[in-house]
Amino acid sequence: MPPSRRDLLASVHPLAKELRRIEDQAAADYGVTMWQYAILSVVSDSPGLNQGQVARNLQYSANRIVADLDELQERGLLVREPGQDRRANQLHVTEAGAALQRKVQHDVHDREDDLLAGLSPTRQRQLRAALQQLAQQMRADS
Amino acid sequence: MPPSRRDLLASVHPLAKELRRIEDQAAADYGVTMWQYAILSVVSDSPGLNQGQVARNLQYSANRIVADLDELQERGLLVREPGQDRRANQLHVTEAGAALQRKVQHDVHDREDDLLAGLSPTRQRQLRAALQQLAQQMRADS
DNA sequence: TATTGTTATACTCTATAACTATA
DNA sequence: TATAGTTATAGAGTATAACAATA
Repeated sequence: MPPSRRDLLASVHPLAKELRRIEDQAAADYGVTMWQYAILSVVSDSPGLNQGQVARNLQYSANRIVADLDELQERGLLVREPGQDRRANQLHVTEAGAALQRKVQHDVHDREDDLLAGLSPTRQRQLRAALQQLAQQMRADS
Repeated sequence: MPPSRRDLLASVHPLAKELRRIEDQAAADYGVTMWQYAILSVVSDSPGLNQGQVARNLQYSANRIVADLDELQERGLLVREPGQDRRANQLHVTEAGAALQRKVQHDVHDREDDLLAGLSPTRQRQLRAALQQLAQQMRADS
């Protein structure tokens, strides 16, 4: 009898939950939510995206992003700018927004390093590479 | 400048979401919820556990498991049996419950194989091993 | 007619606390 | 006093659909 194979979700679920806890806490330490931090990260990487594009990139929803953007804009961390297509808002982070994003990300990466410390550097690279390939593949499928 | 490192959650979140969708659908095809299927899996592997132990094992919550167990028991898939400690219920799956669990799991594994098909067998093994090690480590930490 | 952003609504999930019965 | 199970409730998170403005 083969050793009973366990569902992948049985190991991915705890990891996702812990990573989410890490991001929740790191973001909260700087006064934003995890999703607001995620929005700042995507818009920092790709300035000029519109709201729908950011929502899809994050697998977030187009209606919930509205209130997050309202708050980020109100706090001067991000701006909505009109483009040629006057329906769509081009999003850009401010200097303050970029600085906050970098601080949160630094904390997140430190805590991720602690979490993965039990794996050899090689194993860590393999894990990150496999996860990124799968994520990219799923983005292409959808 | 190093290539901007992305948060682990950015690749784990889509994977967790897709795996959850797979389990939701596979379980629904057999008339149970994802959590009910997960409960059947744990109790099949470790008969005699009590409710709190199963909840902790799944990172589920001790109150929500009650209604799930009610329904599983009502449908003859699982039984609560009194033990020496008359507060605690010893859980056991019935033959029907074990059969249903195996069918759902078979479907889940087939769909997981499709999802991972883009990785070489070696990469798949590395990924599974790393994820299991991390999950085990997080269980030990908590 | 389709798309972007927005708003409203309902539904699910989750966390918390209290209660009982046993220990 | 502490623990297992149960129940109730409130809050957060989520999905869905409708609407106005623009293309």
